[in-house]
Amino acid sequence: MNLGELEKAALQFFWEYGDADAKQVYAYFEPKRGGTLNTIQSTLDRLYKKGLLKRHKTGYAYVYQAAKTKDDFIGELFVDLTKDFFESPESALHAAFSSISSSLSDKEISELEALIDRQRTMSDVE
Amino acid sequence: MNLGELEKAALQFFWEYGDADAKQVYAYFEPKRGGTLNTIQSTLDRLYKKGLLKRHKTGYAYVYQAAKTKDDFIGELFVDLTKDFFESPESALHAAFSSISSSLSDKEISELEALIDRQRTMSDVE
DNA sequence: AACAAAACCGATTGACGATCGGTTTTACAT
DNA sequence: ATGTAAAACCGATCGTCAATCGGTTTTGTT
Repeated sequence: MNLGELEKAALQFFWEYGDADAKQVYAYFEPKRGGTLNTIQSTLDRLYKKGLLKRHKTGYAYVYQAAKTKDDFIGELFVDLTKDFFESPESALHAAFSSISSSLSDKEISELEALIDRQRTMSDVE
Repeated sequence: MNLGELEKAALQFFWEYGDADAKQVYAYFEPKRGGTLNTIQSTLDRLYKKGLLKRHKTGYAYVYQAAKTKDDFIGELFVDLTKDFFESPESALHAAFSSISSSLSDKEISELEALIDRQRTMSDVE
């Protein structure tokens, strides 16, 4: 899954501001980058066809919304782009973690630990 | 940083088998996918210009090698592709982790924990 | 210097995101 | 039901970039 610049910006928009139709998205982007409403429309349509946005007709227009949470999206993106290099997403995560961890603060490490504890608890229960 | 199919396969080759010149890489790929030596050469050159391979002349040919470890590469890739969505690589890592962690086994969770402990120890020392 | 081997160059192709003009469809009001 | 305005939809173009490979130039070796 490869995303263009505008596609990424649009996704980010939906995670920040929630639902919107093309016109609203255009109103947001026009001051920043110009372009036409048509461009926004086809970009949203592309994201819809990629499964990254959901939509439903409301009056004249489609109202779009993010199809998945930002976290899930990042998770899937990570899996997608590491699958060519690692056997499993877990080993890829392990690799990314050990590469990045050297820059983590104590606080961030503690947060990760808490996250892991929570995960461990869940797998105990199930 | 966007990589093509052959570029990714070539990188993986170097991580698996170490140094090689274009001819050796070609010998490896030709049975799998055909193509010409020229294609391999320009692909390696592209990876070199992207900073993903190092090279030095040995006799007639360049001998290439991976410029960074697989883990570092994945780490950088991760940072690169999350920077459009997250303030910091750490929060992106957090997000990816919580999205993926639900599928982790106890063993894998333990490994991550060990990794974190090691990291904590290092930041205590430094 | 001659030769062979590889690097280098340039052109072409195929994907794909971005762009936008023009046409068709459609929701809504009358 | 019909006209109208709004948005969807279509199709063409452009730019970028990976992949491809023939042909030329450079270069290491003998």
